[in-house]
Amino acid sequence: MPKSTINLKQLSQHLGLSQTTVSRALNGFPEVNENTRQKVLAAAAQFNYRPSPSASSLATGKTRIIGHVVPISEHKMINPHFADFLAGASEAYSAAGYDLLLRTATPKQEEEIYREFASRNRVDGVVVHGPLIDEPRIEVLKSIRLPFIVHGRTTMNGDDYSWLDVDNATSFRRLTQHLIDLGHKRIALVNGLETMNFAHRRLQGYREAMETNQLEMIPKLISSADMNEPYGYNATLRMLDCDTPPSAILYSSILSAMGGMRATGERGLRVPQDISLATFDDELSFLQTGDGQPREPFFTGMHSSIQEAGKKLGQMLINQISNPASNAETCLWESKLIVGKTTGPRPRENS
Amino acid sequence: MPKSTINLKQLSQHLGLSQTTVSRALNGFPEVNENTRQKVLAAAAQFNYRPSPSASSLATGKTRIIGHVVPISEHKMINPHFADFLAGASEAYSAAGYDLLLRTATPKQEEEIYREFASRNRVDGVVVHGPLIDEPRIEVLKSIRLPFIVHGRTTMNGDDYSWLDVDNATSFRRLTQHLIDLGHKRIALVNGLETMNFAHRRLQGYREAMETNQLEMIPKLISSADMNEPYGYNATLRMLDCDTPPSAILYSSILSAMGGMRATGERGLRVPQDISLATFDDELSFLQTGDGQPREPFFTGMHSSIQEAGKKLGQMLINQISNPASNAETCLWESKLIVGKTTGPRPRENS
DNA sequence: TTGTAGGCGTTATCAT
DNA sequence: ATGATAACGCCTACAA
Repeated sequence: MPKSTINLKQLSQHLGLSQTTVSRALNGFPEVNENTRQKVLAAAAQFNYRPSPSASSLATGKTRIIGHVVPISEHKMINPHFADFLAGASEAYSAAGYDLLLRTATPKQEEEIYREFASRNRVDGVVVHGPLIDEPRIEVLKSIRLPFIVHGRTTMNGDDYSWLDVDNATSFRRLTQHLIDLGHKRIALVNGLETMNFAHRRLQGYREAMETNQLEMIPKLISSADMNEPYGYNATLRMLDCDTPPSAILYSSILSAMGGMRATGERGLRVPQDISLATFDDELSFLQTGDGQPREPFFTGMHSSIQEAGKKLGQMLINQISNPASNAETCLWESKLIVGKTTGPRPRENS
Repeated sequence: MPKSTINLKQLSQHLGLSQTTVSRALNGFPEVNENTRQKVLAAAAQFNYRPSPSASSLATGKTRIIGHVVPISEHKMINPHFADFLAGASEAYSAAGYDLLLRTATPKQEEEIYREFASRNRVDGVVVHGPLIDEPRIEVLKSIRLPFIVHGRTTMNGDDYSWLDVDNATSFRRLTQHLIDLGHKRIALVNGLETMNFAHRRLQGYREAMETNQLEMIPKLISSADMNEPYGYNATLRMLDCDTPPSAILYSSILSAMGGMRATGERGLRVPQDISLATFDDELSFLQTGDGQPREPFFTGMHSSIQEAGKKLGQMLINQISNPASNAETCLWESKLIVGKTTGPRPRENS
């Protein structure tokens, strides 16, 4: 039964070596005798020695912690997409010996938190969530020299920072085109907040497809708000009840698509016979079967795993931190169209 | 423009005081001259001084970090209930100057992570998620002396630890009774994994209500698995298609209830005219309107905010950490029945 | 290849 | 009420 905590000093005394040598052996320095290293490693394992993170941080100036400030609205709304993103990021961190520090904050508090992170040396870097079209956080982070990476990207802040984004414009161009190919003309868009860069680009892709096919964009059939289930429900009801109801609706999130499904059900519409629904699908894990079988998705949509995105972003940020001289790295992911059970040809009676 | 990082030494030199005095002033020691304290506070604010967490941890042995090891299945499934729970906990931590460290792990890895936390002094305490009926983690945590609190509770591990739980048995007794009062007889239960304590107790509550009313429990109408949307969908379809279909179904989670809704829709059943659905509702934020308005919930169900639970548990754990001599504190929350649009009287034609 | 010694930024123990 | 000084546990020049 090894005693709870042994430190470097005790371990080195036990071995009859200096702390320096033990430390070097443990940290894989090349100069230590292979023989010595083996002894050290064995003793460390035997006594269950683990270096103290506080002491290492103090000595090296590195925390091996990545900060995530996840936005939470005033009404305590937290987007469940983050759960999957964080799970993916966490996987990357664990593999590299990093930890994840989580803060929730309103947008107003976020800048102050970054400043605190920097001045207290609380974390080695941060992941920026939910970038706007024009994103003030980027300048703040640059000015305080806190390494960061953006999940998504911006439109107005140049390209001098690291990001990973899905190709939102192409995704929505293709998804819209898919519906147009099925004969739909009045296609609605239930989008995220248009100040958010991803929503902006999705609208753009939708517009391109509509214009290319010379279809009219009807303002009543385009809505924009924070994505959640009730919003999808309400926006859908409003559109169904207006004087130009759509024969197909695009959603920016599967959460609002689920709300849309509920709304169409309530109006007695069958999907896809009476109306088609399609969505961007982040492959949230609670909607997967969980048995590892790739199932035929229920919703037709563009797919991209947000969990994989989290993992990749985590790796990119850690690379950047371990290699500070490197240039900004960017990554654009295409998404994949998967046809599910919620889209079909435009019904005859619909305009 | 204050320089990025100033430390205690620099600050004290600037003030012409010793580090000791400055530290004491900052940490609210009573003996320092009120005059001096004001000067120190002013200078600290001016130079944006913040103590280094690594240094404080090293000196005090306290990290002011709470660890959360959230379970993730082999198929990378992460339960979105955690997002809301963590948001609540995070709020409590921020208020008390604590931070949240997140790890994802399979159940097998969890014990090792706790040991690592303890031996590296990585965190001051942990929150245990998803307790089983008989929970080995509790003994591990006790033996390594890592302060902890359980979200939920166990059945087999005595009462010598802190926990907060909702009264699951009572919740499901009441919810079942509500359906019985509406005339339902064949009532199904789509439960969580029965090795989990909460699911065990919910089954118990359901059984009590059924037995009290001398209603038969039909094995085909009781199912148990990890709660997610596809599971709710599949379990519901199976029940609807069997030779003794239910007139009402109870769900242990709103996620599976949503799957149930999808399944009934697919079978052409109207809710609540043809079938009633009811659920335990953790008030997940992505299903709330987000405008702060209390809305009439869609599903009938027993309500208890998991975000509030996170907040309360966070506070309880911090109390326990700051006051190590205190006894284990436990807390049992009742949930509230809210009648939504998904339950109604048993249809005539149904047995 | 190994060791010595100083420092990382706090807090805490004793003095004064 | 304030100050020296020694930890806390690790890393890393510099020396040998």
